[in-house]
Parts: sequence; structure tokens; C-alpha cells
Amino acid sequence: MNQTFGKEYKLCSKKTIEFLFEKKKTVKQFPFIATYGEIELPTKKSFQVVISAPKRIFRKAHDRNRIKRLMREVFRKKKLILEDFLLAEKRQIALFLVYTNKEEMKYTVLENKIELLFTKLVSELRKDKKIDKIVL
RNA sequence: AAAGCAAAUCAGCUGUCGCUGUUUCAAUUUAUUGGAAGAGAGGAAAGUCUGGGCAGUGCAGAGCACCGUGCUUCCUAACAGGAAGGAUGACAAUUUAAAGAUUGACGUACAGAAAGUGCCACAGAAAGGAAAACUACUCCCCGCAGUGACGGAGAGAAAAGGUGAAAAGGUGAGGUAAGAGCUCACCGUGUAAUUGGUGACAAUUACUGCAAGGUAAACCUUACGGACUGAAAGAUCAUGUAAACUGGGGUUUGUCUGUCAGCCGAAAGGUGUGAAGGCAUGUAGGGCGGCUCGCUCAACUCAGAGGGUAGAUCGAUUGAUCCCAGGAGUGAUUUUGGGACUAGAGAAAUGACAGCUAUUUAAUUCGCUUCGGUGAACUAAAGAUACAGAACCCGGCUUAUGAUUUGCUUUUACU
Repeated sequence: MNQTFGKEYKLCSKKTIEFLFEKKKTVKQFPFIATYGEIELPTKKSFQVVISAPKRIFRKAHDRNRIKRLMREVFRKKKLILEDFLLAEKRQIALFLVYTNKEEMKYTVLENKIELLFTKLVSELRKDKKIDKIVL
């Protein structure tokens, strides 16, 4: 199926990012930390994401570029896990993904890790919905 | 073969999946979907150290302060950049009795120290005062159990020793009690003239002298130059409202004009109440990079218009551009002709994976060998890797860097 990962998946709105960090719902799977939240987005895609490598750890610009490219690549390959779930449920989320390791890791390792992260995230989202129903 | 310098290039191909612009085709739901073609990081994109373009703010002008630069001529849009030249420094070689001279590659923040102020530690007798006598030197006088390589007092003397980064021109000769630019020769240094050079400066000649140092990346003086901010600059559009913006009226005092209205007069004219205009002037306030002189604005009111919102578009890539050829110039550079369009993102694209080719390392075999190595074949492993990612654009400087290719120079080996 579709593996494209274009501009529409990119989260740029400062307001949305502020909203994410107010809520502070996170899922951890080394070497990633994902902060997420449900919100209505100005796009037809089911999620938008910020991909980040901290400047504190990676001083050189080309190192940061390398990490972000790897993260974007594995995200693109594995995003269907998340996207299929969200499409089925007809929900939209915003996501802020941070790389926390101090060194570059191999592509195949990262591919497995992101898969684990997505499955965790999906189960968390299921729980959230149950809680919402109870409240309602 | 090695080293140095200069220049060029940052691999390519195939497959799968993607990213950002551009052009284009098709479909429909008319703003979306799908497809095709072609483009997509650097020599430093870095440091943000400099010079400009561009933009905004400010600006009558002058002085001071502040900052920068500092041999000459040239190049350039400009420069703290570059080219050519001059001077100078220590080093090496040659030469000389020595001082010095010549050559070479390298370095120089290379204006002024008789405008003034400050500083020059330690050592040393003396370190800036036309200075200084410690040892040793010379002369003269005195003393003595001692007649000395003795002791004391005076004078001369900066040549010798010692200290120091530096001791007051150097070397040789004369001279002298001993010495001293005291005198002479050569050299150095200062001043002046002449000649050569666009000039920095050089050469020659003459002369007074040689007691009067260094430090200005210490203050300072002098010549020249310099507004400040920075693309998150700034412009336009959508929404429809501020204290910022634009326009009108109003805004100190005096005096003049006699244009308009008013008043007096039959009129000529007068008056100077209001309006208008000209000139002069005062005070408190705002503005003019930090200060001074000086200049300039108007408080209030009415109307127009608009702010925020990391929104969209422009700014933004056709330019002091790049490539090739010819001409000018020692060169930096410039000029003529022809050709090219070569990233334009926006929390920031240019990628990931797999395979092959180059190459590197190791082992084996064969050839050559000065026995150090070296060339070829084959096998295995690694396998495009250094420094590093455009953020408005150019010129430079500095720093970081692995390879491959080409040219020049030097050294070594062989012919």
C-alpha cells in the first residue's frame, strides 16, 4: 500500500505543539520518546508528526540531519500500523517524536523499535477511548 | 620514488521504496487525485572575523569624543583583501684582517620617540642626569721596624676586566704619563645638495659632528576612513480595531503690511477689533547615534487608515554570475566576442536499503632485485569512506579535512 510521507504529515503549527506539551501524554520505547494527543487537524491525513534530534546531543548539523533522515525513513516504512488503526476509528492525533540515544543506531534495529513503539501507542489509544466512554 | 606548491573532481551503474521545487498530461468531487519529464549542497555550505549590495530607521550643518587602518604604487564596487616594488630582521652560502658587502629562500602591526607624560625588573660603580671610577691603569704628594704586586690623600683617564637585553660609534694606525674622534684612513650614522625613480627609496658629493638609548600590539601625536540596525530587514493581501501613520484645523510674544471682513466718514481716507501673510523673538517639552553648538517639531481636536494572529505571497535567486577563445598588462586585474541558466527549502527537501565496479589490507604462486622492496595473477576480508549540510546574495580572511587526477620545483636512484 501507500508508503508516501510528504509535507502534509509534517506538524508546523506552534499552537498544536504547545497543546501537546500541556497534556504530556507520553509513550517510551528506547531510543524514542513520543508525546501525543488527540486533536482536530487541518488536513485529511490521520496524524501529523514532528521529528526531532536534540541539539544538545548532536552538535553538528549534518549529524542531526542523518538521525532525522533515519527516523523519517523507519516512520515511513512502519506508519501503516498507526494509520490503519486511526482510519478505522476515524480519529486524528498529533505526535512529537524525540531521539534520545547519544549515538547513531543501525537501521534494522530502529525499524524493530519503531514497530514496538507503534503497537504500544495503539494500545494506549484504545485505553483512552474506553476511559472516555466511561466518563461519558 | 619521495617531499613541497598550484589547479581540478567529490564516483558511477542497476533494482525497490520515498522527499522538495519546476514543466506538463489525464480524471473528476474544481481543488484534489493519479501519471510523465527534467532539476536538487560545499570547497570550505563552517567560524561570523571583515568589505559591499539590498532594506528599514535617522539625517541643515559643524566641532569634540569614540572606533578602525598605517612603507610605496597599483587592482577592485569595496576591504583589515590581492599584485608588483622598497626598506628592514635573524639565518645560510661566498668574500674580507675586521667592520662590512653580495646572493638566496623566509619573516615583518613597516607613520611619529629633538611635542609631552609614563616604564626599563634583577645584576651592576653607573641605566638617561651633558651619567658613572668597583678592580686594574697613569701622574704627583705624604707615611714607614717593613721601601713594597705596601698604606693614605689628590688629580687624570671610559682603552682593559666584571654585570647586563643594552655600558655610548666599529676596525686599524698615529698620538699620550696613561688614555680618549684627540688626529687620520675605511666603514657606520646625521644634515644638506645634485642625479635617477610616478613613489617608497637609491647612488654620488660636501660638511658639522657622533653625550643626548629603547618602548607607541603604553598613554599620546598625526594622516586617512567610518551614521545605526539586520532578511525574525522590509513590502503586499485577507480579517476589521490601538497610544504608531497620513491629512485638515488649533497652538508664546512683539512688530510690520493694509489684502478681506468689521467700525468711523458724503468721499478721499482713517482705525488696527477679527482673519490672512511677512519678519523678529522667548520659555518649558519631543526629535537629531554619546556630548556641545546649532537646527527642527508641536501638546489639543476632527477625519482617514490600521494592530495582533510564527497565516499566504513577494523579498528570493539573471548575478560586481559561470564557462570557452582572443587582445592589454611583469602581475593582481581588465576588455572584446561567443555560449549557459546552474538548489531555492522554510522546525527547514537533496534520502534509505540491496547488489556490482575502484581501491585498501592480508595470505599464496611466479618474475625482477642494490635483499630494503617491487610488478603480475589468484583467494579472503573491508568496500565510497575525510572535514562536513545551503537558510537574502556576492568579494575576501581564518580554521577543519580523506582520497584520485594533472602541472611545476627540489632531492635521491638508474640510464
